[in-house]
Amino acid sequence: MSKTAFLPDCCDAALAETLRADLFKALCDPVRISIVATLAARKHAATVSEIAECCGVDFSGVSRHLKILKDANVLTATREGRKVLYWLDTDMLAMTLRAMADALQLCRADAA
Amino acid sequence: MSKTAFLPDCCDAALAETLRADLFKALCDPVRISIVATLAARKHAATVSEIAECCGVDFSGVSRHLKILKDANVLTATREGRKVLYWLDTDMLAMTLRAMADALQLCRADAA
DNA sequence: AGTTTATTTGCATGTATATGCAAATATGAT
DNA sequence: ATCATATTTGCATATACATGCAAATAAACT
Repeated sequence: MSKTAFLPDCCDAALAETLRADLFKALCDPVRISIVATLAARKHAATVSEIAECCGVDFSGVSRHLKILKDANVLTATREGRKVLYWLDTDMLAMTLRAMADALQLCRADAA
Repeated sequence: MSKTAFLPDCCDAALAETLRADLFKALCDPVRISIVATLAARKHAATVSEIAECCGVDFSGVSRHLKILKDANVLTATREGRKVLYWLDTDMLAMTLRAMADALQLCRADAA
């Protein structure tokens, strides 16, 4: 069903969609990886200041990194008083990574 | 065992190592994602020129992208006559992505 | 040796990104 | 209203990156 001549590029086109460059872009910075790792190791959400302690960067920079991760749907945020709480959507991210792995191998299985 | 006070940062430190920013960096460019998708959809290796057809970039640029992917261990290459063949180590990449997913969720399970 | 084909590399350029500091905004407390 | 705390944003700067073109290298063929 998948090896038809009518859909020669369907697999790599779909794969290119699954392998979202924008997600990788959000995760390609060492400080942002630190942030993700820090949040993954916490059960509860953390404030910008708390997160900033974990990476040797000014909190203004951390705030910007958090926005990038939030825009990539890696993190979620809510304001609580004057603090803003960020947390990692661990299952979502894990699922996305596994979906990429699956898509890669599925695509190879279909390869002509 | 994992919730000891003696190893407060062990989980996120290990996680930060598993979530290799350099791999994400290699995959954060849309042209490189096209290349990976193109190679994933092929059973056999491809030359630089063949790969260059799939992305609207000069082949010199493609050559550079291929080097970046090779340096990140996403691709492997061998010279064959005057051509250079590149291929995707699909299982390796899929395994790496799944290891990241596992590490994320394991880390949360350990979270204090 | 010279010619053709395939890939890589040097160079110049434009664009994007990370960073720190200071100023601005937002909320809460006195 | 004023002040203190928490976060975001504007600005300037330095660095990294992608790109195209042309030149250089590598290998096969005549």
